[in-house]
Amino acid sequence: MKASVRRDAANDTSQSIIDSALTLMVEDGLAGLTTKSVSKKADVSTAAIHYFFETKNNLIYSAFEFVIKTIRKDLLEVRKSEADPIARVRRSINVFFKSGQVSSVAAKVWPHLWVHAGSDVKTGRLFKIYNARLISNFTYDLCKLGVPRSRAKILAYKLNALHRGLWIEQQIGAPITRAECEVILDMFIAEVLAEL
Amino acid sequence: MKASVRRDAANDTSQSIIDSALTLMVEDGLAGLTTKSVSKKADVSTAAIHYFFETKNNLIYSAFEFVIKTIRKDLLEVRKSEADPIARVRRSINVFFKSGQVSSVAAKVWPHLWVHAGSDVKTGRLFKIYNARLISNFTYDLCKLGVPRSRAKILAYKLNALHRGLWIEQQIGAPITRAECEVILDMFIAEVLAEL
DNA sequence: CGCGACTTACTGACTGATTAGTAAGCTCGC
DNA sequence: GCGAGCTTACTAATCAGTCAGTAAGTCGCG
Repeated sequence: MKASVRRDAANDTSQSIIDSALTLMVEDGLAGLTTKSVSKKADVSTAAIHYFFETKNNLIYSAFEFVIKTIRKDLLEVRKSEADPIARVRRSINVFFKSGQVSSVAAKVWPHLWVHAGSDVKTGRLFKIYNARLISNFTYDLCKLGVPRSRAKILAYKLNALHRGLWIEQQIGAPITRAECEVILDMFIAEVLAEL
Repeated sequence: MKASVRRDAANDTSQSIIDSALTLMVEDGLAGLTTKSVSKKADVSTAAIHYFFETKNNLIYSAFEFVIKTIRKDLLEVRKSEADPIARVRRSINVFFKSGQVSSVAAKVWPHLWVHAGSDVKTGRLFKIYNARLISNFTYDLCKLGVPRSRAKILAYKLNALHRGLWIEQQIGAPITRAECEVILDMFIAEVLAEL
């Protein structure tokens, strides 16, 4: 039970605390996230949480930061390895829907982030910055296709809304299939191309 | 402080408890929702909450139920007073974006509902039923326009995703204007009509 | 190399505040 | 005078956060 053996790196421990917090968040919601439950899942003492994160709120923020950094990294990789605008958009969207990678938990954390961003200023800022970059990237890709700048921005908003809405539909709404999501996202691309 | 004056109906009190719970939910999140804070805001004792709702979880569920019932009522009214499919869809979507009516708070509660639906089975069921009806209504309207049934369902999913995604964008993401939302929703309708 | 000084990474035991929930009783309108 | 609609007063549990202590590792210096 106890982690009587010292871990080789503090990074391991603090990361396992973050992982545990995210898992519990998905399972029971933020209300069920206590220092006790997190420490139990991470197999450390509650004091360890305060040692690394000082406060519980800090831990929650760090956990969200980790999720956003992870997805930003994946997104950046797509942009680096792919130059074609359409493929970029398509593969970027796939990042949000893929599961099992890094941590399937991270993907389910989104609505918690939205909720927390609504009441916590710091998390709100984090999300807004992330979101602005996402829109900026999409806008850039659409411009490359030949769409005028102002129109591209609107379409980027639309794309953002679409993938987020589909995520909700898939996770907690209708039993919509991955294939149906794909059809809808393809419709978007076809519509953009038809505009040109 | 104390509600020394007896209220004329228990309904008033229980409704004010629900209103307070929803307000606090939006302000501080579910984590900041305690029997104490709710009772303070509703200007009753904490015991009153247990008198009407038995448990805190029951109160939360009842609050969500109220929100969904309220929006269902608004939606139903639109459907009753409007026969034209396009106008119906347009006005239904407007219900989600209008604020200040009934309680602007209710509109901001959505992400909390999504989160709670993910971990609480009962709330999950509530949301799924509501969502299924919404999709069903949209599908019906689209069929009336002449869209084939299977295609109409896909389009209904898309519409649902769009309005929800736009809601998130508007509330916690980019500073997207109401007018821009309208443009995007109009695009949807134009696309549907172009299909015919 | 080697040993004392210091740092990092924790633990277990604790605390004061807060929590959801209860039990018993008061009070108003009928 | 009785029942619906509360309140005051309480409890047991749980909460975030603190603190002293310690094993293990690192570093400077002779």
